Amino acid sequence: MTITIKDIANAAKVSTATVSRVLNGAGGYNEETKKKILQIAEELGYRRNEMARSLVKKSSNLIGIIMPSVSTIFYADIVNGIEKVAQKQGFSVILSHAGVKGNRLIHCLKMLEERKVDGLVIVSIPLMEDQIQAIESLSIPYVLLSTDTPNKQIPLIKVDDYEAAYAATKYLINHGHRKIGLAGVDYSDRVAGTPRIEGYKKALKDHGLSFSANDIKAGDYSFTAGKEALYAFRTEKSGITAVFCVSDEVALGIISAAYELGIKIPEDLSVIGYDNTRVAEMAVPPLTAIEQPFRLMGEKGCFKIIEAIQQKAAVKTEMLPFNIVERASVKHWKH
Amino acid sequence: MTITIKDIANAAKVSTATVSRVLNGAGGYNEETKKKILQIAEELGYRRNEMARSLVKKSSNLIGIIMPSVSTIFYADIVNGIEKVAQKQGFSVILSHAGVKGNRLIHCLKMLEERKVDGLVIVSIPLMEDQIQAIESLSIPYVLLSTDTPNKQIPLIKVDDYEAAYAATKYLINHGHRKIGLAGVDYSDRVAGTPRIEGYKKALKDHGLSFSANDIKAGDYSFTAGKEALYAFRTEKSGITAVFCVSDEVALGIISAAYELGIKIPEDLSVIGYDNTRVAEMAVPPLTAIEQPFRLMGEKGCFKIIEAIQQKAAVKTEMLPFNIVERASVKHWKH
DNA sequence: CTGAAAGCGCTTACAG
DNA sequence: CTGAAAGCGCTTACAG
Repeated sequence: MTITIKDIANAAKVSTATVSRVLNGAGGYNEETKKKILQIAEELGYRRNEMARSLVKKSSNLIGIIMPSVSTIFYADIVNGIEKVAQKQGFSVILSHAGVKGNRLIHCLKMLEERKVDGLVIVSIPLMEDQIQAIESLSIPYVLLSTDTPNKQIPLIKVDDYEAAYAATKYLINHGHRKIGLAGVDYSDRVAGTPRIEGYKKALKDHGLSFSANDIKAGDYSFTAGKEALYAFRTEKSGITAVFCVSDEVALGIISAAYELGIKIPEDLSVIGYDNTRVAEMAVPPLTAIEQPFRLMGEKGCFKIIEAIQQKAAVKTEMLPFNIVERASVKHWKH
Repeated sequence: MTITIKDIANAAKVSTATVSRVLNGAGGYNEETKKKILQIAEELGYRRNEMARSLVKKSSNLIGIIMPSVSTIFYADIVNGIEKVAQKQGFSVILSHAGVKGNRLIHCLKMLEERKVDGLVIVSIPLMEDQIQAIESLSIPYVLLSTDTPNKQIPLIKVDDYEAAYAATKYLINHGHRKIGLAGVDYSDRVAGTPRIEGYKKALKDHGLSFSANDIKAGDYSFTAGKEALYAFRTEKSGITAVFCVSDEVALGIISAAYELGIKIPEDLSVIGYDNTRVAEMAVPPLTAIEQPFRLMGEKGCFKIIEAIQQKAAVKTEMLPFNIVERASVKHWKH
């Protein structure tokens, strides 16, 4: 038998309106009745029904997350960040997985619309115009995290991949490297693919180094892609002395293959990773890597959404700073 | 302007009751009206309000997850598994983090009760009797994943830590090791601590090997704990030839420290990990480890909860099988 | 300061 | 096969 404000009203011999008022601290009742009602609520173990409340208030205090179904470690940090600030602000989070490439996005959207979420955060799914339309049609605040879209009006929070790739490459150049590879990148990925390639190329160019297409090894950001990349570099005798890896996992793959091939890191080959996930410090040698602030990304995203909900304002795009965490996988190259 | 069944009813010149019936496929209406209503709903872009529906049906099709606030990688797999089957069964998932040691559990519980979740899955938080009482008081199906409680009536799904530790230790013994360490374990952790210690001891004993308290290095399952453990073994000249690590991260810590100390793995020291997370295959050398089926755990947990909700039956405890994934960190010891 | 009443968007006996 | 009506558990003008 679940107990409602009606039960409290009966016990306190007041109307449900009054009960509602004191339970919500709406003001406009004397201390006596307040005390009585609060005490009875306590005694009866009353718990409010958020569904009923949301129904009349037309606001659910729910924020929806849509993310890919892959268990890459950094999603955990993003989600942690989101839920943490949601909780602090009195919101709850409803989570949905949109398949590996986000192909179930529309399905998730429908569910979240039916659940009447007040806001939406979409993690790491590259969006096309028709999907943007579907999202817009909900008419609620939303933000993209760690991804983007060709439509430049859309609010997003991420690190500038071009800049970060530029910085990583420059870091290697500053360490004396003149022949630098790029490993694990997906050419068709316009969010984490092409911008990083461009940043890499630009850094090379700005420092008077020539670029060779052979120095880029494509892949899917995975450990295996990293291993394959090094084997490829090896058989081609490419002569690279350093490699910019498009993820930490790719970097670990390079390190693993290097071990198999008897290539010493960083003595024979320097490696820089991307993301700075937990595996970076666990590598042997510990991995120098571009750090992305995933947790912060989640926190900011959620914070902005809640702000937008409460102020009925639009969310604004924000580029987050990255950072180079220096460990031991890059060495100064001596000519 | 959000559109409701009333709008559809008006447009179709029928009652909301009829609209509701066809939208729910309840039967008892002719094809004509059905077609008309469905078409109008489509045209108007109708989307049902789950809050209103839940309110009258007294069932939300919502399942709540409570988990610790730490971003250990395997939580992602568990949550993935849960949400996947929830989605398939028409349920949605609301996620809450209960702090590092689950100290905000009661807070989460209250929120989930207000949200009227139909079922509850609690991940990796060791529960005491008073917390169990709080959970029981919701009177909804629940299950614990990858954790347990002193109260043996409580439904849970996990791997048998004692058995797994026994198997890991035995595996090392079968590979010729006679002096085996245990690293990274928390003595005060009755779920992943003491049972693994006991399993380890028992395996030693069953194979006629003596046990020395010095061969156990306490820790918090972390990478750092692993490093410290190996340094301790080293300075004590303990003479171990293999070490059973209480997590993959501890194992990586051992490997990392070994590298610093010039100890070769597996030539000088064999290492076995626990969990078989993604880092296991990325280690150099690739890590042999006890595998826990995290994703399966999430799937089974969610499935059982939904079953319990629908059949109003209690969830039954299930122990999941573990597995030893052999890679290259353990070698046959020659005397 | 307090209550009666309407309403949020649905579902479901009960009649016909 | 279909509709009128009540009700799920709340909140909130509107009166007094």
